[in-house]
Amino acid sequence: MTEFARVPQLSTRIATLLQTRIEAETWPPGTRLQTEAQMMQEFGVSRAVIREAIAQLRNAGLVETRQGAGAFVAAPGARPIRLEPAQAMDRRAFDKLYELRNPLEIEAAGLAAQQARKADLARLARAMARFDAPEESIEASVAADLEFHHAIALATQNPYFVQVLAAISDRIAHVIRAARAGMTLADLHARTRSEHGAICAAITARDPKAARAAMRAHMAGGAARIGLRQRQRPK
Amino acid sequence: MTEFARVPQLSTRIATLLQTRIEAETWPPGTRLQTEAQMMQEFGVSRAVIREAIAQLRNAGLVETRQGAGAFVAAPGARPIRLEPAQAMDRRAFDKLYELRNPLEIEAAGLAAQQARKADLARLARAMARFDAPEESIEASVAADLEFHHAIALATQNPYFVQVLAAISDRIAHVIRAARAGMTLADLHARTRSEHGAICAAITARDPKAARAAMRAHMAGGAARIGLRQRQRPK
DNA sequence: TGTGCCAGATTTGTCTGATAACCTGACATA
DNA sequence: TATGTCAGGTTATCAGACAAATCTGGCACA
Repeated sequence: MTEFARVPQLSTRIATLLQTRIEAETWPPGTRLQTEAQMMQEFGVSRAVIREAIAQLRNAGLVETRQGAGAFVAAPGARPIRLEPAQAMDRRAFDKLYELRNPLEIEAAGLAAQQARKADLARLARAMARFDAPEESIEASVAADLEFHHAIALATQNPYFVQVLAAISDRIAHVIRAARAGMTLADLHARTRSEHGAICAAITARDPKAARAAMRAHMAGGAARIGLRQRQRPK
Repeated sequence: MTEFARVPQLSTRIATLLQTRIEAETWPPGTRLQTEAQMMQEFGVSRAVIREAIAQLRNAGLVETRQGAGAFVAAPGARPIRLEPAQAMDRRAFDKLYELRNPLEIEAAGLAAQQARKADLARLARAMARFDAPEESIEASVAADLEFHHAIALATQNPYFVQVLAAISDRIAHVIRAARAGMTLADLHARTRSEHGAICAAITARDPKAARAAMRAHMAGGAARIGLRQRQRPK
């Protein structure tokens, strides 16, 4: 359990070094960087380390490698957006993540009301239908909840909303599951169903303002139920 | 120019295979997976390929490796959130990204008004001060613009807002630069200064509602200037 | 019985050398 | 000019080895 000054791997150190060098020298996209052999000589390490360092940059989307050609600086647009995780998903990190999710869910509801196509509305209706039967477990309840929100994200026609919200849901799902463990299922089920129903109705009616308001209420309610100290919003 | 069925690297294929296996079998975090030697035998490839595949999973945050111990499934909270890029940052992708940025900037302004500390307000004031002198180049203008928005993100006290907004800005900055190339600098400068001033004043006055409204106007104005067909929002 | 320590086995990190697949540019040829 | 060929350079993969960190079991000792 030696958790002292943890020295990063050799390859990681070289990768960060290369990264700062790439960003600092502002090589235009497409620029070829040194060959592996040159880097071996420059840093005095074996090829395995160099290759692993370059692999890290490639996974981060900073460079692209082509066999026989070399490694090239990638276009900024080709780089994935990456949010480093909090050290631990503790209560504080959860709050912050929920704070980020809040405006996105609200905007997604509004966009969905404006952009949804027939197939999207059908998917939303299907997700709603899962609440007609009484829910039998926390697991199923949370799953149905996530499916509903995912359907809204899809209806925005914006893949970024889909990805961000899916990633956030993935992180906070188990916390929500844990928080709901002590609740009476029937009450939760009824409340969720009613709030989701309002959102669904507004989207189907293509009323963005109502959709945003309904989602805002839903998110605030959910936060309160989990025990989040939600800051008061100005009406 | 052989752009036919581009076969992914061996290591990538094995990495995705392992990933689906990890996610499907739902091994709890901390579970140790096979040793490199076992994988070599199972897949019939060299150790280099296995190591590179595992490196990909490690970079994606799915597993963690410890020398002498093995590779372990990482906790979901430890995984970075990752948004895969659009194939190309064309006009359509830009629109969608701007659509994502919109509610985040607005909410960030509101949160900043509630959460900003003295140092944050000072940084905001410094960013505003850069607009006092007449701007001499598009480059400097855009840089000052980004600095201002970054100061707001920092004032939210929420690292997720900081990261997401920084990443988005990074992607759309060069498009904005290009769009502003044809504008008269003086007009743009005056308009930006005035809008930023309103936002800054609202945050400093700790008025979240006004801050949101000012940022909403600023974002809409920017979108219009770039030529985005902004959808009409319900008041 | 319980605890601390040590030696050996196991596993990942790094090194070295070699071969295969691939790309690029130059050159000869028609 | 256009095209095919070839040589050299570069990355991808393979194979084998040693170093360093970790785990495991047994043993001495209190």
